[in-house]
Amino acid sequence: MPRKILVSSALPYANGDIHLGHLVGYIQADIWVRYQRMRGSAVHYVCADDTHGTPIMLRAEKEGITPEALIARVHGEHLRDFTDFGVAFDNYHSTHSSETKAYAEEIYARLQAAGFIDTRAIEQYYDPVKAMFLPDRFIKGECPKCSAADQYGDNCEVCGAAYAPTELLNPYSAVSGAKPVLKTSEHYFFRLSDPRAVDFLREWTRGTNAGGERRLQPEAANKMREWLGDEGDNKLSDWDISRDAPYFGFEIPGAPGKYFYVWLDAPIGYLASFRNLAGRSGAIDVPDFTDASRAASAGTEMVHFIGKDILYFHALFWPAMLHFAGFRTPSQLCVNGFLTVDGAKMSKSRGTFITARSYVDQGLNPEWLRYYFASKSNGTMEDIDLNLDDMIAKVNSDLVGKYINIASRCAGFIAKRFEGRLAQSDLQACADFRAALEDGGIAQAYEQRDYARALREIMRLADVANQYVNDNKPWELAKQQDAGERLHQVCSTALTFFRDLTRLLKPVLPALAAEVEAFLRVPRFDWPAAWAPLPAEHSIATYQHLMTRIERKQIDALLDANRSSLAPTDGQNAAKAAASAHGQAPQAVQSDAAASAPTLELEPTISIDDFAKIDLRIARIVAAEHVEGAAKLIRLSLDIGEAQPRQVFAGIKSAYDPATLVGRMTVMVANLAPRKMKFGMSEGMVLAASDASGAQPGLFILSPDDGARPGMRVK
RNA sequence: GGUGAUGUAGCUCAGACGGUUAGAGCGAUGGAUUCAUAACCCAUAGGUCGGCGGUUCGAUUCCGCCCAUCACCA
Repeated sequence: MPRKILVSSALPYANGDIHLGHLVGYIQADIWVRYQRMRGSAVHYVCADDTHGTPIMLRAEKEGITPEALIARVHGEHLRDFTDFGVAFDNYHSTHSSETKAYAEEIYARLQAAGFIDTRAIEQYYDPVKAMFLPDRFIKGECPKCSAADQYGDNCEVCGAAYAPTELLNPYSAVSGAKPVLKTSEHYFFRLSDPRAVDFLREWTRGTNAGGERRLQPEAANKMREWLGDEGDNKLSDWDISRDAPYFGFEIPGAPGKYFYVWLDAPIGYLASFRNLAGRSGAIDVPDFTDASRAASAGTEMVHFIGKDILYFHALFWPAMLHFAGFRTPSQLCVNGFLTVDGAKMSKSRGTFITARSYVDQGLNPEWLRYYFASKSNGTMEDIDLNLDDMIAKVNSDLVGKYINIASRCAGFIAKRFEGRLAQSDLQACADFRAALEDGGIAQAYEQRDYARALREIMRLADVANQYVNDNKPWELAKQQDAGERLHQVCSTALTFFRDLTRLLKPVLPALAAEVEAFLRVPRFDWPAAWAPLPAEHSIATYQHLMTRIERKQIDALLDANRSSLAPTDGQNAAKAAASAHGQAPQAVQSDAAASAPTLELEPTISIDDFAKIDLRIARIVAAEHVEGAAKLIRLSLDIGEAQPRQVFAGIKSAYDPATLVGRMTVMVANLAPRKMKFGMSEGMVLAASDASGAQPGLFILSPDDGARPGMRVK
């Protein structure tokens, strides 16, 4: 009886690009799904965008669009990225969907009926200007321990201290810059501290599923023991599942102005995506996968692939929610670690914060990355390091040098000497090869998600195949008059080996496997119960090379493309701009200029007091439009934290399209005397750089680094 | 600070429920070869298995402490 498995990958937040760190987990899940399908399992692989919450709401506002428009755009971007990396969901849905809403309401109602919902008043920081409660990450201030400035409301990035937002010194809203006030509001809680929940979770997290496998990897289970405490402890506190309006999400039934917290409906998105898929395909019985008793009798499985950063939500809240609402709980959580690049955290300044899109746009082969990630994945929660030189070496020598080489060195003889037709394979050699294959435990390694072990074994087999070719020397056989038959057999045998290797690699390299299927003119590869060599007289297509090598310069170009910069206008300046943006190396930049430019004619020296007269503020461009009748002007509305945005006319029409300005941050002179212009009052000016001599074209407005907020003083 | 994890050849990683010479791939060096996008094949060199103690006939493998790195502390 084939296994019936609902597989999910973690929902990416609809507030940013997919990067290589995300892809680790998706590629691991996709490999497992493909492997299961080759084994005959019926797998439904779903995902969705996680679309709710304050960050989405504010991001949309910043871009001047609705949250719905934002998430629609990002949904398209995300799906395209995953597709380009061969991550093939059966459905890529959205948590902003009727299915999510229905499940959220149903689960909530059942939890309420079971006595797991509480309400109580809590006091939180509130932004009086934006009229909204502030999540911890949107409150900044000085660290109560070390007094570092501009720290977030949950912990200090300088000294590492953790604290409550109310402990911050001189707090301010990162949204408006206003000083937050404490305000009380009624919140809804999921009673995780209920003894029923604690007992259930203690059992669930350390137990095994119906198939006898652990639900959590040992490292993850350790972590849970840490969180749950020892027998008799009750370290869990109730989970706050409501947020006050304004909030982008679903309103809680019977609680006007209260919304489900984004983390309540995010995992529900797995079920929602699945139900949406079932609605379109028709052949899926949803309750067989979702209802506790139905799932048990149907023998279905539900497997979640997640990153370790969200273990907490998936190993505590999620199974408890499901269990006490009568839903089935996950069969397994497959938790992956973080990605580092060359041994360090991904960094925008080093260019190692690599987006999926840039990787594809730079022309790199996604299957290189799939192979490399797989070769480092061992099914544990450990972090994975993307060592770029190692990736180049591994892909080039394993895939191109060893594996592809087998086809490449034999196909030519088959085409030139035998009109593309195969001979009977050497059955003794095949038997030896298959014995080596079966000893390897490759299937088991895939099953356990120890892809590193699977690939080590497969490469060992590739060595065996190359040795076979080497020992039988087809190039010498080709020169002997009477060895044609043997030549034919040796090359055919090697191609059978190549077929077998490809079949084993297919979960990792699906696109390449498809090309090999076409080259060998064979049906789609499966994980065969019965093995047979490529048949005699079988005709194959002309070989064309299946994979190129990676060159270091391609990787360097990728890093350059991802290096963050102060909006360089062309590729040539990108590296230099990046160096000065983060290294703060004005000397280098100056001496650079001095070498090629005449001395600058500076204005007369001023005192610091003179400078202090100029009140520069961070401004957000909330609107920008062309001015009818004006040759150079754009009308800007600038938010600097005041009640009304300022109207400023800026002479930047030649350099900017108004549409691209909306939402971005810049710097304005806020105390410049207002001036009546032909088109209206201009209440300040924005700053822009240009070449005074006019020799260099272009006009460049300023951008603050991330984190600057409207109204901040520049000095 | 507490908790958990990691630390094995130049690089990336296996492994050892304690037991004779600790492994693989890549890289390096030498040889062989020329079918293959200089790929493949053979061989050689390279490690006080993070440090210090303890248990033991014997520890890199178990225990304790220390150091370094990472994560978590909702």
